[in-house]
Parts: sequence; structure tokens; C-alpha cells
Amino acid sequence: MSSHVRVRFAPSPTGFFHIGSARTALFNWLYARHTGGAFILRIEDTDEARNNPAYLQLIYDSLRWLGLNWDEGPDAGGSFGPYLQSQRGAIYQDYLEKLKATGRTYEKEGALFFRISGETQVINDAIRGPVERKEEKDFVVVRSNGTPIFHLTNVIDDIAMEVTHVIRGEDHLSNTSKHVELVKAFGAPMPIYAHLPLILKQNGPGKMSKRDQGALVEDYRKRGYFPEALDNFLALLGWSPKDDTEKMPLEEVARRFDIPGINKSNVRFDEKKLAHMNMLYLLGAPADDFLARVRAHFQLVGSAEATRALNADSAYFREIMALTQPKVKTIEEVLAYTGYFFTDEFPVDPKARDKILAKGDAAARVRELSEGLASADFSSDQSIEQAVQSIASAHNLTLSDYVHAGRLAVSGTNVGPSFYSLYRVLGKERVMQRLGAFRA
RNA sequence: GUCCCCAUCGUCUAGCCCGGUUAGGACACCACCCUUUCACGGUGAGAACAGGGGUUCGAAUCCCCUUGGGGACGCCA
Repeated sequence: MSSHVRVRFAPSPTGFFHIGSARTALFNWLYARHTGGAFILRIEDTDEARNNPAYLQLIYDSLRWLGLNWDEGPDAGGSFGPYLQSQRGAIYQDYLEKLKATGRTYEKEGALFFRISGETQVINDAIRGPVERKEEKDFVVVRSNGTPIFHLTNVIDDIAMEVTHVIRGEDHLSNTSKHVELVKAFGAPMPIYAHLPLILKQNGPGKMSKRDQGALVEDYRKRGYFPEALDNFLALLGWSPKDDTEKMPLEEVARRFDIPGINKSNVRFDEKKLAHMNMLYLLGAPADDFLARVRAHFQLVGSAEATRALNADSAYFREIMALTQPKVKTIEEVLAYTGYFFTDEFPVDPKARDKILAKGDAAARVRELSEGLASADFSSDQSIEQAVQSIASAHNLTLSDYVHAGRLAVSGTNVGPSFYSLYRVLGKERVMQRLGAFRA
């Protein structure tokens, strides 16, 4: 199905890609996919001083990582190109001639100004309803150095690219009266404007900016977050499916998404809820997918510990991760959670040690385990459990007495996977060696 | 300062348009259960209609004001 809907995401390559941009891109993408329309990526690189090719690449990478594919754009083609504003000079010249022909422009101090109409403009915002605003003074459309300004290029491109819906942040609502004046001056059809509520920083006043904690998409990528989780979380920031569904694959969100379902009020970013959403995706991921993401994350981390883990036997690695997936909330926890599997030089958590030592004679329990397990069968959780059970019975103690001390001895911590699975995966040789080396 | 937008638990929200709900869900927090630890999971608790006026038999829901929050006022985008 296709429709006439054409939406665009129009970022500037002047900084890191942040959550607010991702949300704007996502909502445009969702609307395009919902309607069967086109999602256009247009790069607004008219500020030569602040543009940076690295940031342009980051826009592509971030959108791809989020799974937001574009139908038209700098590297995707399309019949309305070029999609880099820096390459559209001739188009702007043509439109500028039309604008000059209306008699509404004049030069002052070397810059070209646009004369406002003085009329109150009514913006029929698809989210907010009718909004009245009047421009107070003429504004610059071409700088004295000859380069066109945002308001001009943005409006011209939306006209030239036949954009039907302008979905952007509410910070642009005040600009929209300028844009409406320009669209009218060009005699072009008015796009439907939809101004999204802003994302506010988690703590303190004001909207979220690139400098705020947790504001960069890149961070979540580096931390091994599932992009599906970020998408899902972002979709729920200002939009709701109206029933209580929260976890939804992007295709489902796209199917259910519509502009009337978007809320008007600003929203506060909540990293905890994002983390929870991420956990849901992590728990639901196929084991192979989890494994691949862990490996990719370890590669990205690149530390000695990460490299050591990556160099471990792949079947061993896989078994460790099978135990780990149900226990962690984020990929970034995995390295610390599994460190002791990959080295005998693991650190001992002093708090865990004190806690376990306070409960009983850990050294004795470990010694008993070491003796009792010498002839045990490590091939299954059950066989290990049976062995530990008989050790416990022989000493008139409980499983719990052995489990805690036994875990501390082989892992240096009191948290981790199921005790018997831990021993099975570590393997008899490592377990016996570590039990023997244990000193309370 | 001027203009514009917004207003339900701490947070994201359902309910609002088309007045009658014990105002529902999720995250977070707390308690308990599950349990060999830690998580997960389960159960439960606390937690909101910003305030004031109207309209109405009846207002979270409609109207106005106040307050609060946010945004814009660039030869940035």
C-alpha cells in the first residue's frame, strides 16, 4: 500500500545524535510506515562553520542502528534530490527569484530580508489544534555572505520535496509562523504541521540537551542496549496505544501509531524505565542473538578482560552466556558478571566474603567440598547436587552451608548463576583447583 | 520582558473529545512469597485529577482566572 504521505527527518550534522532527534526521526518513520508513505532523510548542512563529516556519518549509523530505514536520502537516492542542502544551491536560487518577484524581499546591511505580512497566522497543528501566532518583525532569509538561512531552505525543501506532514519538536512551533508566511508567499500548498512534545531532562529544569546524562544514542549503543528497546521506549514517550500494551515490536507500533494518539505535554526522560524495557528485550532474545550481542559488546569494550573472554573456548563461552542471559538486565553488566569464568585471578568481593564468613566456618566447608567432590560426577546439575547433598548429610549440615562458601571460593562473590550450573560449567578441574586454593 | 504551548500517582500514561470510574496500567520505591546467592517471577501496600471560580442534579472530563512547567524571541538549526 502506498499513500501520498511524505515526511522527512532533517537533522544537522553539527553534533552528537541525541535522544530527542532519535524520537523525532522515529515518529516520522512510524507515520510513514503506518500510512505507506515515504520517509525522507534530508541533511540540513547549511551552517558551514559547524558542519562535521563525522557527525553526518553518526546520523547514518544511528538511524541504521535504530532500524529506521529511509526511502529517500543522500545515499538512498530518490527523485527529489539532492538530499544534502549544501548541494541544493541552484534550487534555492530559483525559489529566491520567485520570492523576490513577490516584492516581499529587500536588502539591508548586505543581507536579504523577508517582509512579514503583519497578519496573524493560524497553524492547524495536528497535535495541538489551531495555534495563532503573529510575526513581529521582518527576518533574514539570506545572510550577507550569500548563504540561505534555515527558515528559507527548510520551507523551500519541504515544498520542493512535496512534504505533506512536518513532524518536528515543539521548539519549532514558534518558528512555524515564519514558515507559514513563506509557504504562502511561494503560493505552495500548506503542509500539515505536527509539533511533538519535548523530552525534558530527567533531573532539573529544561529540555534534554546533548550534554545531559544519558542523552546520546551512541551511549546506549556502546553500552550494548537493544535498539529495539530504545525504539520501544521512545515510541512510548509522548505516544500511547491507549490500551496497556507496552512491549511491542516496531512493526506493531507502526501499525498502531497515528498522530491523534500523540500527547501534547512534555515528557520526562526516565532511564530506569528504558533499562526495564531493555531487560524485557534481553530476556526475550534468542540465545544466539544474545551471544552475538555480547561478543560485539566485548569487542567494543576491547579491554584485557573482554579480550580474554572472547578468546575463551567458544562452547565454554556459550554455556556461560546461557547461564548469564536470564540473570542480567543489560549487556554491559555481563563482563563483570562473568569475569571469574575466564581467569583464576578473579577479585574477591570483601563484602560478600565478610557476609559468608560471618555465617560459619567457610574454610571448613570448602575443605569438605573439596574432599567430597573429588570423586563426584560433574556432568549434570543433578549429579553435582547429589554429591553436595551427601557431603552435607555426612556433616549434618544443610546445602545452604556449602553453597555459599562454595560459591565464594570459586567466584569471589555471592551473586551469580545457579550454584550447580556454576560448578558444571566451570568444570571439575577449575572447581577443584579453586577450592584447593581457597583461603578464608 | 514579549509571544506561544502544556497541566492525572515521583516518572510514562489510560480515562477527557461524547460529564456519572472503588480514577486503571507500567517504571521506581516498600513489604511479603518463591529461592542455594543474585536476578527474574508472583502477591500486596503507599502514591495523582495544581489551586480557585463558574456551568450542571452531578466536573478529572466543559468554560474562565491564577499558579506552575516548557518553548521561542540569532545573518544557529
